[in-house]
Amino acid sequence: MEFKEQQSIFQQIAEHVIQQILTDEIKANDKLSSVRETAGKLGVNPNTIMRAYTELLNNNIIYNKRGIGYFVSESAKTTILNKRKKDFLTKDVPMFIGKIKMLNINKQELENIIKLIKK
Amino acid sequence: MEFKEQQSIFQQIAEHVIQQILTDEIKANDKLSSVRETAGKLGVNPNTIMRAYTELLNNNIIYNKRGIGYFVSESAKTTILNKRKKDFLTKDVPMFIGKIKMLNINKQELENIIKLIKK
Amino acid sequence: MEFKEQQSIFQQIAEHVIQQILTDEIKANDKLSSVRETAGKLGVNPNTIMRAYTELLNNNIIYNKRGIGYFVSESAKTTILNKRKKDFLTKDVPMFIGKIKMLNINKQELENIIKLIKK
Amino acid sequence: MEFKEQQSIFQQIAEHVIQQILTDEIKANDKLSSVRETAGKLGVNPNTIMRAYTELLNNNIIYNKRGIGYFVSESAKTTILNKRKKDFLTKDVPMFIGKIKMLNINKQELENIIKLIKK
DNA sequence: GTGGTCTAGACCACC
DNA sequence: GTGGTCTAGACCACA
Repeated sequence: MEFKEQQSIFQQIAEHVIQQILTDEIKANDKLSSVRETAGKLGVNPNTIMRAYTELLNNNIIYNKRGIGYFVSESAKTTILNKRKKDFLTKDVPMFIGKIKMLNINKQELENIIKLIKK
Repeated sequence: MEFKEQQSIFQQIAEHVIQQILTDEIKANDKLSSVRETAGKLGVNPNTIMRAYTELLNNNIIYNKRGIGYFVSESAKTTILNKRKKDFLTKDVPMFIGKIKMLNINKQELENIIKLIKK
Repeated sequence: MEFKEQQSIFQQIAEHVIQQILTDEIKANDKLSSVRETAGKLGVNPNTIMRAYTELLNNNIIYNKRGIGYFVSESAKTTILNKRKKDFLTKDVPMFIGKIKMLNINKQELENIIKLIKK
Repeated sequence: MEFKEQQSIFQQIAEHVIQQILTDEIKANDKLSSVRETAGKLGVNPNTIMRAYTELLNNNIIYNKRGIGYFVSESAKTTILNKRKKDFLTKDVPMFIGKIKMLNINKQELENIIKLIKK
């Protein structure tokens, strides 16, 4: 796994777990790979993994069994999708529309974009 | 002027200048308010203004007359719009479409969004 | 049996035994279910049961017959109740009063709480 | 400042800040002492302070100005008190009553406790 | 100066 | 074995 410069590593790791959940690579009640193991595999400090997992824990995407490990929450997928959808409708859509207006996108271009969207 | 937390202040200031150019509040060869004055008005460290102006300078949106001040470039508006349009088509549109697919936005929702876009 | 996250499992198991003693589900000189059996039943590591029983042993709530098992002490119930009562009066009551003051619980609310207590 | 063994240091530091807010030692929009300064003063690693402050940030008790520092939120005090009061009524009160019943506190003792509460 | 992130490595409680 | 906390020290972006 390679990391982008623009985002912190722990966020990218958290995001990666989320993607795995969304694509069913890991499912409800599956165990995440342990902090140390993940750290070794990604060539990253265990603290960094801890921070990523803590982030997911705070958002109820994973839970914790003492001395055993982290597990995907039953409701992880819906929790994630609900948040994403809300963000999309309240942030992305208005921003997208704002840009179209600001950039004076003409009719023809607009139609092309909408075609792409509908595909 | 109030600042959002998610973006650095100097970027927000640069963005603000760009918006003023796009809306013709300030036009080609107009002088920007001085670093010190702007800093005082916004309650911000002069270094921060400097950095915003440097950013604009590097993108050829403003130019500098030594000892006099910063001025809006002749080509500022087209420079900005070209870059924005390119970014919009190559980044925003694909990302927008990607999110629609990922979130399983259904037909009805999609139509509503497109209506908003067409307005 | 389900476990809370905030307290260690061995403590919850020990507490569970104590509750059984207090409610006379198990009485003086009754045999506790064996470490292995309990572990299997609760889906927990035998070490964890061991630790819970050791905890109870140290507090003279249970005793041990080598090769036979663990048994409820003659004085278990009174031992427990004495300790609990002392803790309640010296810790819980002062803390409860402290919180009432800190939170500015008003007269009406206070009366409601006292009604609940007296029931 | 001395730390107890039973609770993590970063939580005790966060709690200390909360106490300072509740007692008006620090008020809305006051700046907290910087991460490094606090770390030095308490003889603790800066990371530990960071973690305490991050905790408070997540609970909207403090906010953040880029490059400047952490500040007490306008609503910090009410946020804290609301949470505490809710916790008190939903957790402490039921537990307190539960203990009274479990311990067979007699009438006389109960009256004494209520007297203390009413003071 | 400020916070934010990360590493390396330690020690602890718990399972 | 697992996670949880902490230290010491580094480097970065930002004001």
